Amino acid sequence: MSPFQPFGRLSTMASSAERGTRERIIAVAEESLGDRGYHGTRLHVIAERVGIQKASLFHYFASKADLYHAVLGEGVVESEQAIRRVLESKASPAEKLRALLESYVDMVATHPARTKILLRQSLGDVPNESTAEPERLLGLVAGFVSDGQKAGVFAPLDPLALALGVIGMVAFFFTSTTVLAPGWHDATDTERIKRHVVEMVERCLKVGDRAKADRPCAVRA
Amino acid sequence: MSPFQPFGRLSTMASSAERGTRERIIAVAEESLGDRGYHGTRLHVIAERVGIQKASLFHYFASKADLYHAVLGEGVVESEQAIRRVLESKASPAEKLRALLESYVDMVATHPARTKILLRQSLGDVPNESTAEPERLLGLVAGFVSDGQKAGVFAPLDPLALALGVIGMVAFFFTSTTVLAPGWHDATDTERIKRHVVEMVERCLKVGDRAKADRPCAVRA
DNA sequence: GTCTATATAGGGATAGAC
DNA sequence: GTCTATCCCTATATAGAC
Repeated sequence: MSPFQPFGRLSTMASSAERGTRERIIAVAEESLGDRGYHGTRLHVIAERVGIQKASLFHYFASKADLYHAVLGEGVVESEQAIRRVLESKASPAEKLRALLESYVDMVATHPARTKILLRQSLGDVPNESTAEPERLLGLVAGFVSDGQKAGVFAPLDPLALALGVIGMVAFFFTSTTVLAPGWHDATDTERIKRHVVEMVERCLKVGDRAKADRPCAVRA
Repeated sequence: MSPFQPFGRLSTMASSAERGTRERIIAVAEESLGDRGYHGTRLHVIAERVGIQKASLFHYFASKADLYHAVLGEGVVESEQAIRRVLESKASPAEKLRALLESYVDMVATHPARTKILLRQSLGDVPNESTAEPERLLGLVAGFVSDGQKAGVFAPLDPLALALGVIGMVAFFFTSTTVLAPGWHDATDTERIKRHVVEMVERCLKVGDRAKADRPCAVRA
């Protein structure tokens, strides 16, 4: 669940209380980092919400930046797992495409804070000058699209630009409606958004101008 | 150029130095607000870059938040002008669509900082709880798409979702490549991005499956 | 492992001379 | 209109008792 914790974790684990507290801190921090950004996040607020004193945070994390990176870790790992699960399945390219999109929308819907952090990260909102690593996941997806195009299943269109665009589109869409178009969607509208995104991308890649009919069950995340 | 300045501006204008300084402050602030966000922006840095003392900023702006809003103003006004210019032209819907997209991409390309601020705004990165006003401009564009759909020129697709998606896609695209895919585009690649975006949206609205051939010169921003 | 108390620094904002 | 100097608050981080 938390692959980014130090190796010594298992051996030095003290009480179950410690583990729980650490994870609650991360959860609360994720929320705040998404809503307020790194610079806008106040440690004393996190402590307050967790129900501990501010000083106690420093027992679990060496610094604010340390806590930030702990939060980042989880999201990346889980996303990569979801992507690989789809790509390594035995579905058709069109099915995989659909599954990737739905899985991504699901992720955004279930982890809005994580999505906001991604957006903020792309804006350079990171501790100091710790450059956000060039995304490996991006290449994974772009490669899949590229392969499909070579095979003639997808229409030509810059794969990297498409992938980036979709990420931005969905992320902005979710986060912005709260502010720019309040009431447009609520928690139950995820399926609607999913359909919208799938429809858009399929039109862009001209999927199913003949193949759309035979679409069985897609891989789920 | 700066429609948000107080009315008394013309009569109280003292020296040309004052005007120049105020505008330079705004320009520098826009840069910083884009790069570091509201909370990450440091007034002393702005002052330093402008070449004045921090205290002098307060001669022009009552507070940091005040400065922030001054920066916001310009962008909104200019964008609205650009949109109206296109929509009120005598072009075909397909041409207007293309012009809107190109004009938007141009805006993002020429004002990257402004775009970042928009993204940050959608994330709620604003002074305190000054809610970002529900975008009027959004309705303008969505209405245009909707009209085109009723007229049968554009394929059915939620107009508001499309508009939001495009905004997010382009914005994220520009700002993120710097971080996530460095070297993917440079300043001269704007045309390439423009073509990409236009192509995507046209496929989504199924423009030009027959009309794409007769496309004269589009309205420029 | 959690607390209280405090160190240290930095940032927004003001006072008042020039 | 710009400066120097400073106030005041808040935020991160540390010290050390329990």
